[in-house]
Parts: sequence; C-alpha cells; structure tokens
Amino acid sequence: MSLYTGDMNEKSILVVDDHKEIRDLLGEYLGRQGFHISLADGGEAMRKLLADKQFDLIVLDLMMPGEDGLSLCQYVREINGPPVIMLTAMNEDADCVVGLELGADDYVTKPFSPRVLLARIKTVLRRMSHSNGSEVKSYGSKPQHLSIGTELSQLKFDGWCLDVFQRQLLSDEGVLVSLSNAEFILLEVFLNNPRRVMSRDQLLVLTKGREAEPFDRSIDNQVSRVRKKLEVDPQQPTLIKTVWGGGYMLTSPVTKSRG
Amino acid sequence: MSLYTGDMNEKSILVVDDHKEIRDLLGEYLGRQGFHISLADGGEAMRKLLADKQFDLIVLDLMMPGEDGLSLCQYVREINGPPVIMLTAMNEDADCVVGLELGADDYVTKPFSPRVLLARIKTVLRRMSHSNGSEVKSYGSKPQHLSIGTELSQLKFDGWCLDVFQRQLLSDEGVLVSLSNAEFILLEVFLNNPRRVMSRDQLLVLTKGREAEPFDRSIDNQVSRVRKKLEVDPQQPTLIKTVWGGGYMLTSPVTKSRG
DNA sequence: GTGTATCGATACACTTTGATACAGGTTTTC
DNA sequence: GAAAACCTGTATCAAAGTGTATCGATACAC
Repeated sequence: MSLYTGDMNEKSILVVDDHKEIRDLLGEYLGRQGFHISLADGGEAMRKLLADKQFDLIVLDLMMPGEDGLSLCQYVREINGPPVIMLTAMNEDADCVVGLELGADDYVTKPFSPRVLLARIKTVLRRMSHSNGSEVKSYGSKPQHLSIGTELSQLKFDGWCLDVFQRQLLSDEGVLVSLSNAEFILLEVFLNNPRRVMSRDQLLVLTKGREAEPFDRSIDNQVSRVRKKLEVDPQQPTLIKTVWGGGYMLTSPVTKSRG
Repeated sequence: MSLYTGDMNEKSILVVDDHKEIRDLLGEYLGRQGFHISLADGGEAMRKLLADKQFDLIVLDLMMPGEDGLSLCQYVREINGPPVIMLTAMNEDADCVVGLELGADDYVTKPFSPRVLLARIKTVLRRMSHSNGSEVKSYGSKPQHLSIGTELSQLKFDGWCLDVFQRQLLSDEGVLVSLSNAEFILLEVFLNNPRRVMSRDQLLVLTKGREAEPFDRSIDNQVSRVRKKLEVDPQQPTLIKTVWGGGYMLTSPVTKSRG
C-alpha cells in the first residue's frame, strides 16, 4: 500500500504530540507519503531529537501537558530551527493567533484530516525551498495558501465520491447527498483508514479531538446516521461494518484523485 | 489580549482622523501589531503631538472638517516630518492624486481592511529604513506601487475575481456585483484563508478588529449577506460552507495575480 | 431636512448533536 | 443449556448552534 516514496527527496518531519494515537496515525500517514518521520511525546523528547538530527519541519501540538506548544515553538525559533506547523484546537482562537505571532509558520485546527495537514506541510516546505535558508524571515508575514488547488481532494469509494475541499458527497449517478459536519468528518476519517478496524476511542479522537466519557455513545449515533444516508439497507450495513467489541470498519477500498 | 509587542522596534505611529470609531479601531489594531500609537482628532491635536514627540509615520485622513488632510500633509512636509499615509475615500480620485503630489508617501482608499493598511505601513517603513535617515528626502517622490507591485491585487476564485485595490467584484461573465464594506472585507479575509476553517472570533478580529460579545451574530449576518450575493443557491451554499461548531470555510481555491 | 445604504441586534424557526432509554443481540458465566 | 453481563442500533429529547427576516441606529449624499 506504500505509494512511490522517492519524490519528496525524503524530507524529514518531526511530529510532537502527547497523544500516542494521533502521533502514530500521523507518523504512519506521513511516512506513506514519502517523508522521514520522527515522533516525540513532549518537549524533552523533542529537544533531544533536535539536538541529534536535522529536520525540515516540525508538526507541534499546541495543547500538551507540561511544556505546551507555545513555549516549544518559541524554543524552536530561538535555536533558529526548522519551520513549525501548529496543531490547535478549534475553540482556542486567540491561541491560534498567538501561535502564529510567536513564529509558527502555519497552523491546522483539530480535528483535522491528515490530508489537510499534508497540504499545509507541502506549502510550507515549498515556501522554505524558495526562500534562501539564511534569509531573515519578515515578521508578521502571514501564511499564504496560494496553490493548494493541485492537491488530491477526491476520495472515491463504492459508488461514491467525497470531495474534502468542497465538503460534499456525490454518488456516481451525480446525486448530491448533504452531510452534516460530524457526518462529513466521520466519513472522512473512515476513508483515510479504509479496511481497518477503528475503535470508538480512535474515532472520537480523530473526529472530535476528545477522549471518551463513560457510556459515550456519540460515535454509535453518528455511525447510525451516516449509514442511514449511505447504506442501501441501513439495517444490513455493508459499507461500514460493526466489529463486535472492537469498533467499526469501512469495508470498501478507497482511491484518491485530484479535484 | 495584547499580542507580541517587541518586534517592530516599537515604531511609533500617529493616527489622525476625526471619526472616533476609525481612530480607535486603527489604534487598537495597530497597537496589537506592535506599534506605539498616538491618536489625534484633527489638525490642532496633530500639531501638538508632533511638537512633543517623534513619530515614524503618520496615518492621515484626507476628508476632515476644518483643516483637511491636504493642508495637514503639506504642513508635515514643511516641517520635514515623518512619512504620511493618506486615507482617502473611494470616489475622490482627483484628490488622491493631489494628495500624492503634496507629498504623501502612500495612500489607502477607504473603506480599507486594517490588513491592507498594515501592509502599506510596513512597506513605507521599510523604504524609510533603507534610505539613510539623515538624507534629505526628495520631494515629489512618488509612492512606489511598482515596488509594492509584488502585492497581487486580483483574487480569482470559483468564477469570480475580486480586485482588492479597485475594491470590486467581477464575475467571469463580466457582471459587476457591488459589495458593501463589511462584505468586501469579509470576502477578502476568506480569500486570504481559502480552504481553512475560520472561527467567528477569528473572522471578527480579522474583519473588524474587535473581540466577540456574548451572542454576537454579526459574522453570521454578514456571511448570510455575502452568500446571497455569491452563491448560486444561498440555501445550499457551496462556496462558503458552515462548519458546525467551528465557523465557516471558503471551499474554493484562490489564485492571486497582478492587476 | 429627506432618502438611502449599511450594519449590528434581535427574534424565531430550523438543524445538529450528544445523552438517554430501551429493545434487541452476543458473549460469558454458571 | 439458562441467566447474567455486556455490547450495539436507534428513537427520542433537550441543549446548543445556525440561517435569516426584520428593525432601528447611524452615516452619508443630496
């Protein structure tokens, strides 16, 4: 399943996040995209790795126990380190802004799809390779997303096509099915992890960015809702199967293409 | 909520405008960008402040009751004062020219987004810092929009073209759609952040430079108004999507080009 | 002054979402 | 086997979020 892996000149990326699940998922996904990946679970690990090795980019979680992303980002800037992309939660709007002011090169709000992060990573790397490395970065220059248009945005599966940028779902017959936001994100997560059992905990982290509460049935609810819209017979689901005691699994293969 | 304040070497700016609202908004916004700000409501106040204090730049409203911006600008030139950026209304084209002849270093047409003004301020300051400070400034040096020409003024997206300098929106069929201030600025913010979820708070800060009040629905209102003008079917928006609990997102890619 | 455009506040209908409850089903335990 | 414990599907509901019509305040042109 590993696509061609030589195209990136093997850029190396350091992912810093305290959630093991997110870390591993990102590592795996970005690794498959042809990057060299290192993982760190916090500031200490990050510093050690930075001392050891040159990275081309750092993906940094804003909210972390202990040393948080802001100070780590500042640290990276101080040592004149690689560009930083921040992962921020949706509701910390002020922090987004602060993060950027502190020197992050871009940010992505959680929950996010790996695809969006990939697009941002490519943009930042492109920007870096254009600018002279030793050039003093002009303060206040905001991230410029100009040519995202060429990224893969369409996920085709089982007679459907989900466009992640246009945020819409089309059937092969051209019928547009409207999805609510939670439904869209859940489907996107499944499509990014096809034929793989996803636990409710994983799905919760990936779709809402939060941990499960006791007796949390929100994922079950959303799966039920998505099934009602996608399955031929929602009572006998074939697309999203239940794995008893394990979670859910998208059974169909998925192909990605350009918009 | 004051963000970083040290990077600008604390350049000081004097804002002269008879409208309290604009004055305060600019003061707050520019203050947050790390400038030292002084405010004056007219010529008299300006002269007093100039006598007291050294400024690096003056932002000067052209249209003011009593002594108007033109003569004030001339005054600043006579005392060999700091560079001046004029705020001019859209329709006073002739006055722009006159203002420039009189020695303004640049101008911004009202209504404008704080961001645009900020860009101009930085450009002018950069130009100043490059030229020897003690050098006698050559009169009549024209604003160099050619060197600013690296700023791209046309934003093309989804069958539309927004010209930031001319402040007009054209469809591919050549239809000119008139936008109000708030609509224009909101659209501009979206176009500068395509395919990214923008929270209402972010949008408020970026469009009005203010924080959200409880139950603030003004962004929703403006989005609704913009949709009515841009969407094929405003009830089923495709260009500006709602992200439930998150904010709004422009789905289309954007390309920038020179006017 | 009047006429007009703009824009935020407000109100109300509608949508989305997670919690809850209950009716099944499956596994474990005896 | 049967009962108990546990898991899952989904209807229903309440809380929260959203779309937008409407209105009044304001600004500005005339």
